[in-house]
Amino acid sequence: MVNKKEAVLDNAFGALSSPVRRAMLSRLSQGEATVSELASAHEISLPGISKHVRVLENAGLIRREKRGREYHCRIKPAPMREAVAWLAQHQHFWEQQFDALDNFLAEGGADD
Amino acid sequence: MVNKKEAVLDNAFGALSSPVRRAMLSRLSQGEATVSELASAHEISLPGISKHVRVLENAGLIRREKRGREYHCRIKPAPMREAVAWLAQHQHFWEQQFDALDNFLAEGGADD
DNA sequence: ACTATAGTGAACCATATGGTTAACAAAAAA
DNA sequence: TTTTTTGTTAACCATATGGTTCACTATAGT
Repeated sequence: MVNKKEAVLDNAFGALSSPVRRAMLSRLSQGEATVSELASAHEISLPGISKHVRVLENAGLIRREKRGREYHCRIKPAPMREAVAWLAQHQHFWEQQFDALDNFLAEGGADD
Repeated sequence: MVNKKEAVLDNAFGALSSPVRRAMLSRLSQGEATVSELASAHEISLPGISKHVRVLENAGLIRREKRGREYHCRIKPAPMREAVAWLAQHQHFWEQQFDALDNFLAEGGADD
């Protein structure tokens, strides 16, 4: 193991980099859903959806549980915690930058 | 434009999904650095490093400025703000899950 | 004027990603 | 029991990603 936490973040941020998967997480943040329910919001074939669900599962962001013939998905928060923690750790510095940007813009600087 | 903010998030999270690029951002959060300085922390060829820097730049996360023969890089916080905002927007729900997980673990549940 | 340094760009390669269709398994419904 | 529904797996394709080497430009140093 070189660094397990790094890999967790790789997978978490990687999973978050797709709008389809972010939409799935948004949906799941409002409660459990089946794969078909997750699919209904997108114009992607079911196997395609299944792959996205698998990515989220492999990233540890969700859990998939077979119940009857349906697969019910729900959020598994632990790795998201890592992602939030990473951002929070750097947010202090970013906020300084935010402040500097705000000041710059307030003084009429170009936005870029 | 289907949804510009979505694309910003795609690129921001995508850039964050690489440990090399996260390390670069960590370094830059402590202050400006040249491409060579960013490279010194990794065993990757300079063209390889250049590509990572370009990814960060295209994601809008950093700015690259030529000064003499060196390229100085510094963090550009705006898109990071979007990423933080997205996570924050969902964090409420995740925190509920965190609490549920904490309770579950406190009751001796298996961690998985 | 020559040489060394910082960094880019192009071409190339291997692997990963994101989608498809087709075939299948298991559970539910008729 | 037959049929429908849910979802998976496998095979395939196109494009993207992450690395390399080689050639090059531009600036700095000698």
